[in-house]
Amino acid sequence: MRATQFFLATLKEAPSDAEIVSHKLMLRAGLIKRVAGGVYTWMPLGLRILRKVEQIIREEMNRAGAIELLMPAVIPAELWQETGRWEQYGPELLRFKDRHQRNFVIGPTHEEVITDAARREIKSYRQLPLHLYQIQTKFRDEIRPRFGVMRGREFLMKDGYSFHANYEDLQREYRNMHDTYSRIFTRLGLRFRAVAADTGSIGGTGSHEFHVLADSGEDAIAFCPDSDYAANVELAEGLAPASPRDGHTEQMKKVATPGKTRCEDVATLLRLPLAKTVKAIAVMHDEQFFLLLLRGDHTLNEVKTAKLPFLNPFRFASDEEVERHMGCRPGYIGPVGMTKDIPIIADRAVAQMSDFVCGANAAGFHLTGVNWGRDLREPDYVFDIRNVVEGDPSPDGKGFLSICRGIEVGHIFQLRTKYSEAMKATFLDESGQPKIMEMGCYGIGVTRIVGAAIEQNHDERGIIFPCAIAPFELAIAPVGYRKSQSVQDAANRLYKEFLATGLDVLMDDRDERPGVMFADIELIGIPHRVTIGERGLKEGVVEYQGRRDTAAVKVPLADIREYIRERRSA
RNA sequence: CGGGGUGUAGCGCAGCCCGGUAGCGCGCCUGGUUUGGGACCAGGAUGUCGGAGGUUCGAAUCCUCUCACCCCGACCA
Repeated sequence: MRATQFFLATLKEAPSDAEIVSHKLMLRAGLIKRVAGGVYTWMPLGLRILRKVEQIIREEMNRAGAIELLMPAVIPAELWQETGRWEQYGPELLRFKDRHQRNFVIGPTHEEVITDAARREIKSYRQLPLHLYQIQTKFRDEIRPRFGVMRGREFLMKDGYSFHANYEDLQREYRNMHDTYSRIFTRLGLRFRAVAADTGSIGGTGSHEFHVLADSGEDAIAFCPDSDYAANVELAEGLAPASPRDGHTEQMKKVATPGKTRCEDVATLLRLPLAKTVKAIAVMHDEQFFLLLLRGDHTLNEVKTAKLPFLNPFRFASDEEVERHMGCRPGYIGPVGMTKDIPIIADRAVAQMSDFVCGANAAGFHLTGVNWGRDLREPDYVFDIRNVVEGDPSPDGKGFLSICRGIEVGHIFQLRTKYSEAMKATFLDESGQPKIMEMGCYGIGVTRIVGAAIEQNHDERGIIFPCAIAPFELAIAPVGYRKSQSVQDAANRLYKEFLATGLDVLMDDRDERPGVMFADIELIGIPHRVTIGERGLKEGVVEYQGRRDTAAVKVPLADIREYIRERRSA
């Protein structure tokens, strides 16, 4: 592609509404343009990237035996009513009426449509298994779209759905997809990790998320460097401390802690480690009041907490409710002196503590030297309700956990029969008996991958695209293209030769000054650059610089094609 | 949804407190000089000052209402 025949729209300054690097760089590089909150136009340069990502996904899905189809973005409400999601889904589901006042939705996901297709087409176990997928635009009316393409409302997604005669076969396909996803992200050139995940609202049993590792990621991942354990922190189990509870050495004392409502402040005031404090969190389930206890340096895991049967669902108590049940303002509440009608749920770590500090249920006071059994009754329940932290023992018993951050770009689920049952997707088995199909579903956020790739690969000069998804693999920068016939000739000849070898090459024939060309080529993240200048040509050399290199190297003109070939395969 | 903030040229911003009919940098157009890391000189074009209403002789500026966008908040006892 010649730059003069293409459409480059780079910006020196990023629009002020962009917050994270990938968003700023995508705007500056002219990859996307905002049209509405969370809705973007993919400009020609950006579209090239998106298409490359799509193509890799498509090739690997096909290789894994899945078959591509395309479902509509607009879905009649009846299908969603059939599974009950019309009522359940909430305002994230964009609904509208057509001219006949019939209800429709813009699909945020396609379980209903695919299950409807499957039940119409599949009659016999002989037609199973079947895995259908599409790459299609979805719409989710996010509360707060942000981070550009990373949390947009409209986005491109690969979603696949598999149908099976039995659970064993679903598990086989699930493993197949686990492998396929690993191949896809490897081919995309991204550092990623597959982690065990919470199944969330979609339901089902097994589930893994695929995360692109990046410090700016929204999700925290717990993993064990000494084993293959990896899980979303929402799921990672916090084990009980191995050592038994220490014996108490202190007497309980009431100390004044005026204005110190946070555990950090209390620990600082009393010159105690944060891990000696206990924070009490008041929650409600219907009209029942509960007290949750966490060590001061730990944080509540709401996903785990919501799974406790007597707390599902729960909400945080209001200040007014705290005062009514505890007789004390929030900030100084604690478990000592609680009557039996307020159940105390302690995290495993709290149950092991001795001589700890907690609120005194009197404004401006905390208690020190508190001990279970002596100063208050043993906790009514002990559960794992906290987020694991760096250094916690790995749940697989093989070392200690590290925490890193990731961007979720893929998610695979064993749906089982949630949708097939609701929609009566049955088939006849070998004995002629009707059975409900087992289902799996597998998603990849195509647009989000572009953002995540940039989030993971950039520097102060711009984007550093992995070769596999770079809009162009190589750029030719001729210095003085219009002035020097020898430069122009050499550049044109090289351009044609590279094209002939199947390279995606951008020929910068804009007649810009070198600084402008270099800055643009670096900003948009082209991995390889060849600079041709009159000076070099006289010596028979051109210059090569890789996007991550700090300086250019001279390469004889005659060797440049071979040189690039080696660099690409390196 | 709650709290905060911002809307002025394609992009980044100033002007607003203290009303007098809009400016800077980048980009864009023309001409010239330049040509190995975002050139220089000269000339030029571009705004219903987010929208509606009000106050006033006069509103980007003051008041009311609206819309859009951004940030923070769902670990707080």
